[in-house]
Amino acid sequence: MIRVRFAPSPTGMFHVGGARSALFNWALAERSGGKFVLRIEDTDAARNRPEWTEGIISALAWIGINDGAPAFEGPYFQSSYEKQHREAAARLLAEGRAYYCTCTRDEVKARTGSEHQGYDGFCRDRGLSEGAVRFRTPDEGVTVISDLVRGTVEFPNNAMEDFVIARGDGSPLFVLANVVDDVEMRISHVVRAEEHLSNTPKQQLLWEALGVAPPTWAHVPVIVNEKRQKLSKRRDKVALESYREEGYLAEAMVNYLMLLGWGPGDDREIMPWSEMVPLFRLEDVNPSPAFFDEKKLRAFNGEYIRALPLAEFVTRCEPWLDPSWDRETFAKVAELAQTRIAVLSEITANVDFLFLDEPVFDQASWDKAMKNSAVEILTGYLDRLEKVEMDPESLKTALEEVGASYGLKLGKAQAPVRVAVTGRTVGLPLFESIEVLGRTRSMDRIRAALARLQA
RNA sequence: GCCCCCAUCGUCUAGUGGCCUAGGACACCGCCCUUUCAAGGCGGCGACACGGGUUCGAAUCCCGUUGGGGGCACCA
Repeated sequence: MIRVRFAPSPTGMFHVGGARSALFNWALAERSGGKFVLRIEDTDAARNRPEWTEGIISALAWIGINDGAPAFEGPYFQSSYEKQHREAAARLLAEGRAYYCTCTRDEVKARTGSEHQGYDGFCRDRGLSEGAVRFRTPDEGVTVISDLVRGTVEFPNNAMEDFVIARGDGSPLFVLANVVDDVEMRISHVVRAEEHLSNTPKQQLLWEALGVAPPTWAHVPVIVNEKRQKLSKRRDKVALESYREEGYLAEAMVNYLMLLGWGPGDDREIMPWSEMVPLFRLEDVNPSPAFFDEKKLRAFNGEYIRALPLAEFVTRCEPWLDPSWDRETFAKVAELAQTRIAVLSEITANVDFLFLDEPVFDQASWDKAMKNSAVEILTGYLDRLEKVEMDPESLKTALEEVGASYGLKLGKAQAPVRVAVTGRTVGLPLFESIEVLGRTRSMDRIRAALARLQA
């Protein structure tokens, strides 16, 4: 049975790179009928905060990874396995696979002459009984990593120092804790980002020293920014939550993320999760880094929004609508807005004019539309609005006629009316908007615009 | 400095020795549709980093170069 794990440390907002790794693991577990183990690596107390753990769990749930699914197992917390970590260190010590070391960093540096030389093995055979615990690495030969994404990767052992697995106070380090937990949780496949590849030989040595056959490794490419650097919390927009707040649909995010480093093999890109799962294979994951292109994410999101049944679209818009806005009115224009937004948050600017006392005027739009025969058009249309039938066709015909008397096509004539009524030069179809806004309010707005123009 | 990874259009990718005159998607440009903007339709621009091999044949295999990236803590 395939058992994979996702082991984030709760040291900040959950990020898209983590989400992509989680998704690959999740796909593997689901397609094989295996398990996805969530393990929170909370052993760095100084940097952990409980709300980050909550954030991880809710972000995972948002993209479909939640404890309601049969493949889900956990969450486990690394901090509760400290006893096993200590036992493992003791065992390696007892078997001579590890030894105590009391060297300080400065001492090592002084002896080797470089801070990049690594540990020199000074305490290897001193028979100390206290200090940090170092794992004894082989002096020659190579450690061979068999990786599903990268093939065979060889690391010369002489470049690997005797690394520390437990601190002077006995507390375990990441490299030890991580391996012991994976062994304990019977993890069969370790699927994680490429940044961990360099640590892998150390971990494999630890698995072997612990007497267990190492897992199958798979190092998926990192996600990079436009400068081709690994996405960083500090300089890049990486929080999954921020995308969610902007109105990206989880389905679109999942679809897009899966396509970063993997493709279903044919010419399809928009594909629901359920269809991707049976197709997903780690062997097909592209080993080179992928750029997180928000433009393409947006395009995907727009596609997903348009594919939503209208009622569902209305429901999804709810978080971006002011509580005071009339929902029946919104329902009347929702369909018109659906093809016009790429992220849900954009719904606000499309429909706010229907609910506000006066529209939010965009200065650039105003300047652009309110010139030439604007006054004449507004005056003429205001007059027609008094008795015209309030349906889009009649409203349109009326404006066409007004425009024609000034030699203007509808495309030109609608501009000042649109800005007067909606405040902007772009937006929902004008006549449908006027119909929904109503005769009185539309006329009031045109009068207001005229007053403002002539002031 | 040392170790490791990577290399097809601007971007994400298809391609696993002949089907490649290199396919799709995003972006960009043009046209159509049109009440603005979208959406939709049609079309265009645009890539195998470079140099050597191997082979009848290389985007695909090997080597090197160059260029990117990741990792080198008593952090996770």
